[in-house]
Amino acid sequence: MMLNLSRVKAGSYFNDLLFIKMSLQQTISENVKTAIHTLYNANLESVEFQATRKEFEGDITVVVFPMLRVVKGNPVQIGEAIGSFLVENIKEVIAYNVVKGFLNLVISDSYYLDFFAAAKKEKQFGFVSLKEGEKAVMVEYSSPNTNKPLHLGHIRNILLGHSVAEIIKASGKKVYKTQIINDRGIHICKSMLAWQRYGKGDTPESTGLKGDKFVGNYYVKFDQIYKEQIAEGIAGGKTEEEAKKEAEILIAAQEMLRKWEASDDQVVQLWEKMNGWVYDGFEQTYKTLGVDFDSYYYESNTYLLGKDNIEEGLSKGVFFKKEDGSVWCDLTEDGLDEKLVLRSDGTAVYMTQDIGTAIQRVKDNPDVGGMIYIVGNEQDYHFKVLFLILKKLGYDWAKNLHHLSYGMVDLPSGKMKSREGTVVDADDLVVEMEETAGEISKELGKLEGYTDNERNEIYKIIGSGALKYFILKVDPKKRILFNPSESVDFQGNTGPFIQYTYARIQAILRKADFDWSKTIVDIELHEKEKELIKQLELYPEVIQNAANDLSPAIISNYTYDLVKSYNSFFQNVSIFGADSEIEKLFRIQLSDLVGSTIQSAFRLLGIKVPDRM
RNA sequence: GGGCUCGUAGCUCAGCUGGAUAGAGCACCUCCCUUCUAAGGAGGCGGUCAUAGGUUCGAAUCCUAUCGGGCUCACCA
Repeated sequence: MMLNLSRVKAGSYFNDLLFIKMSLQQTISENVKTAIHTLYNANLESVEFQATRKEFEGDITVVVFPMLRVVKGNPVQIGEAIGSFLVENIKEVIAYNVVKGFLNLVISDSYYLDFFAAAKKEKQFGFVSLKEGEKAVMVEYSSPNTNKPLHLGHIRNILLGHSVAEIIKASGKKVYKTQIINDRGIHICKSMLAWQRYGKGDTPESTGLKGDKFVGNYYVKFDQIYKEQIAEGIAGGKTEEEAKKEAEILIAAQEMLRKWEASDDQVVQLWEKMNGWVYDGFEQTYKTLGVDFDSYYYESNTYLLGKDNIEEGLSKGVFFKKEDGSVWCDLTEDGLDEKLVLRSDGTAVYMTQDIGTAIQRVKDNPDVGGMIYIVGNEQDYHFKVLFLILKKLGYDWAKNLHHLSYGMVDLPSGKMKSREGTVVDADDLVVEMEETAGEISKELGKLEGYTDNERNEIYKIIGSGALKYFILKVDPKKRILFNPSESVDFQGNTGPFIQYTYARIQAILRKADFDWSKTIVDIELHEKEKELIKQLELYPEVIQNAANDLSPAIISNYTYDLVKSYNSFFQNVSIFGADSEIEKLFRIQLSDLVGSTIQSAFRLLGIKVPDRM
């Protein structure tokens, strides 16, 4: 991995750890410049670093090639000259070697021990505490329709949103988690109508069904009847188009929508009742997934909000009105089309309410300086336009809007479609994962002496860990192919693999009675120990990178690398069989910090870790 | 057709702000539990980084074109 200094903006985050690391790199950098100046009488603007590859001796590598622009000569000779200069002038640099144009520097053990001692003292190693005066970020995620249950695609959205929110918090910003609930429109009326006609007064309680599942069934029921009526219509001599338009049940649903918009008491009551069932169901799923929200916005409340903003935009000249009364935004100068923002009959479209909702959210939370929308990539264009319009309307926070556009979760058979029943249900999948975790655990038989409750709790942690990691380890913008017959692995680059390492570390810590606060100095580091500290050293910048890129996958891959290093250490180095008490203590402390870093990283992913498994 | 996006080992993915011989896991093949948890470790097999050009001392990474997959271009949300 590149140790790229240019990403680290001065003042963006500061603590002792980075100070130690930065100061070493800075020292090396300055000394390289001095060396070039005194030896070759040339001025170097910047020094390029990278981590030394494992097959070579050394820890930090200075790349000589870019210097050839300023200094003419053989890169190996230049590298040698700089290398010996650095060894002479910097106490942390104890040796060097040059391979082609790469100057590999060996850094002293005491540098790494210093770093370890500093990291150990941190309250939350790698995190940056909330910065004064910094604007808050609002993260919108989940945002479901209230007519169908949540499926695997929603799981990706929910996990991404929750994780991105946690990562941004860890990077030092205040975060508000919110969602917009699509609770109005013809699709809602469809399930209402089907329940009214065919529900026979059943309720989630009377049937024992989860509320969102219960309501979802009536959405499916509507579609069935609708299709039957279309078939009848065609049989009766209508064209397909006529049959679709004139189906009785669709007309009834449209009538219901009109009544809802006219605030008809009965319809509104029915709507409230059924939406309540759905919300209860969603809350259960959120709870099993371990996510939450600070606020909820309902389209039924916000769909009128944008209209005032349209007026305002008209007066500012951002929008224009056509003869039929419809209002548009001309984006042709930005390489896009004209975009409708208000219908000719004066009603709101999707864009209208998103404009209104965004503005309302900043009114509700004046410290918000930017927003992140977690929404599938099918809406790329919509958000491009939305952000552009908000900028044109002159809101200063509009420059800090991001669309975390993630890929679809597809099945081998293709897209998941609710109405065709080809969806992987969120709740079912979680249960299935927990059962698999239980089966594997029972086979291995490691949970003797635990009560059933305790075991089930661990199965839940492992099962949901496997699922969450499976989803989050993939770059958000890539689509995920989920094969239900192969399901999710529990070995290799998986959540349980990482949880297992954590549990192993806890076993060691349980066994050891040790002094956490003692600072270890003057020991010779084992190769595997040094490797682990170097890995730990990366954690703070990994968090910042993940926050900048809105990518939990960066955290996932980092954690996997850390755990691989630890397992290699664990298998090759004896902890309790160390040659001296001080080395033993160091190895236990090191294990402890690795364990807490795993826990910390997994918390950013929304995954729990078990003490035993 | 225009726009956006993806294409890396048999499969699932890292690496992409240009740097050394392109890395993991799964699968397949060898070894390692009388020692701290074998959901583990050590090693082997496996690659024209979609293709063709270009920029560069240096390209999986940047640029252009082509091919292939996905999404999108509604007075739907």
